Amino acid sequence: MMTAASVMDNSACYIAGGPSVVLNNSAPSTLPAPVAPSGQFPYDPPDTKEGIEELCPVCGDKVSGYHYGILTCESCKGFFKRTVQNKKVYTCVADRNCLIDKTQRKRCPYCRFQKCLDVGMKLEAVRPDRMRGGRNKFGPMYKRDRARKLQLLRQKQVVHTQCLSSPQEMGSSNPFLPPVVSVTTGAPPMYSPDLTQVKQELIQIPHLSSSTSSPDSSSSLPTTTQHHTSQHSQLANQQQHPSVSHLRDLSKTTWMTTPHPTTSPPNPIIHHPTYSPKPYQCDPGPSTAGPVPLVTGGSNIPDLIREFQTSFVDDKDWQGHLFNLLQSQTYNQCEVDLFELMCKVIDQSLFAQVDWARNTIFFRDLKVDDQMKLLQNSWSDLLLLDHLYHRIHNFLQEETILPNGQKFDVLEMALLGLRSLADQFHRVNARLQGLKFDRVDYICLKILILLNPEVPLVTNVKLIQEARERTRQALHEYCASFYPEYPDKYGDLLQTLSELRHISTQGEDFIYFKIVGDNTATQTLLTEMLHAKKK
DNA sequence: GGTCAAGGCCAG
DNA sequence: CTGGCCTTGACC
Repeated sequence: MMTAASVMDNSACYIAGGPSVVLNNSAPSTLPAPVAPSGQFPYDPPDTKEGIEELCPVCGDKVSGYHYGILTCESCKGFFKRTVQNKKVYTCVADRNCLIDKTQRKRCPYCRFQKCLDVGMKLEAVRPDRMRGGRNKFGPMYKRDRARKLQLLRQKQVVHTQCLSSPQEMGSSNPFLPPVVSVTTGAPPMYSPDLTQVKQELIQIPHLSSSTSSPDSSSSLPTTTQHHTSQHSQLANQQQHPSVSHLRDLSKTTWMTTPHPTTSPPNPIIHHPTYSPKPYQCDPGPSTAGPVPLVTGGSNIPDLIREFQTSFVDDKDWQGHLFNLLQSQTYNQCEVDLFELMCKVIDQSLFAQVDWARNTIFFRDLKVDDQMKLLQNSWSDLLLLDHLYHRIHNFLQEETILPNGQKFDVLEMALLGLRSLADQFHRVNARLQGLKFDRVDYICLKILILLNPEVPLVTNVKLIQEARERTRQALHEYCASFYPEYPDKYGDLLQTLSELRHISTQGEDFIYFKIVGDNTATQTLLTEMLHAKKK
């Protein structure tokens, strides 16, 4: 039985579908520990002629080719096949975090199979009819993956050659390389997908409901494999996933009192050839949006704003969470469905939003029903504002290159998939920059977006109205005392809220019809938020 | 006809 | 049950 604690109390990432992966720094890595020469990052593909002579991501043995979606060794291929074909259900006698390497892979089939799923082996690649030979739908994917690996290898060789010939130019741009489209300052490095432990724990929960399914092609899964999906991925998904309606059923005590860390612990750094993290610079950085007052020391900062600050996630953790998730979802995967990935990331950000909101003054005093209604009403605006803020202050980029080489459109995610809203987004972005939009403004606007007394059917309108009024006053005072040169700043900030709403509404409609209109869509927090708005 | 990722076989 | 080797067959 899922509990509020299991849902809200972990910084682990719920992955809506397919083999879920969870970042947890405390988990002992079961990946083969790559021994990197000094000066190299771990997980660089070995310099081999094909770049394919890698180690099996499950056990570290020699890879024999692509099997069930990824490059694995012959034994893990066979193990995975037998497990799925014979619908085996294993149990772990230990803590479901057994080390899986070449010498110990036979010891715990439970953890081995779990790791197979974690690293991306695909249940649907096992044929229900056991037909031999031929090709499956993954053929083109394998081909693209090979091409990508080869390209990366060549890029590396070019860089290596240039570094050897002119070390002083190491930092300069390389005309042979594509532009690095990745997060720059403010983003943490991509992290190692040390993923197995938390998922394994979640997977072990024995009860299985049939209300949801894995979005990872589960609807088209052959019957022989569906059993396994149920036993593993689906179960993991459901148990980790708190829908809003689930929250309704949670005991108030658990929902309101369990401490919930909002950020993941740092994970070991992983290097990706196209990913070039720069040292994180704290907010405000060389921002175009003006100074950010020291909220902790300044005497002119309204007390209420100080209080708001306590529930806010550190800026770098916000991006850390985002890029951790993108990393963990694509590491070792040949190719992922980018729309599906976007939905997963949005879904995760909704969890973070719930987490933030329920620790926020005023909001935390509301009944759960009111809390849900407010969040259902505001989530997309909040998401959009997050992206605007991190774009202006923390160099959040529009796109990033995933570990598997695919390009992920970060801005499109903020627009809920509707790229055509980018111009409107940029206009609001420019407007906020012109207003010297700072962290305090951001915090206050988030509260104002969240605490909307006009949301239908909320019961404690009085509290929401009062809280909103106090927040407006605090922001007004703040603007007046810190930005006297912008006499209209306060009013202009409030005006951007309606622009945000205009954008987010279109995005919501788009994503609603794209995923909810599809009856096979998995029930996630995102779909539930979308449904709630349409009711 | 070659490739290679499926499934099958079988000694250990 | 494991895992190395074999067979198969769609795709190029």
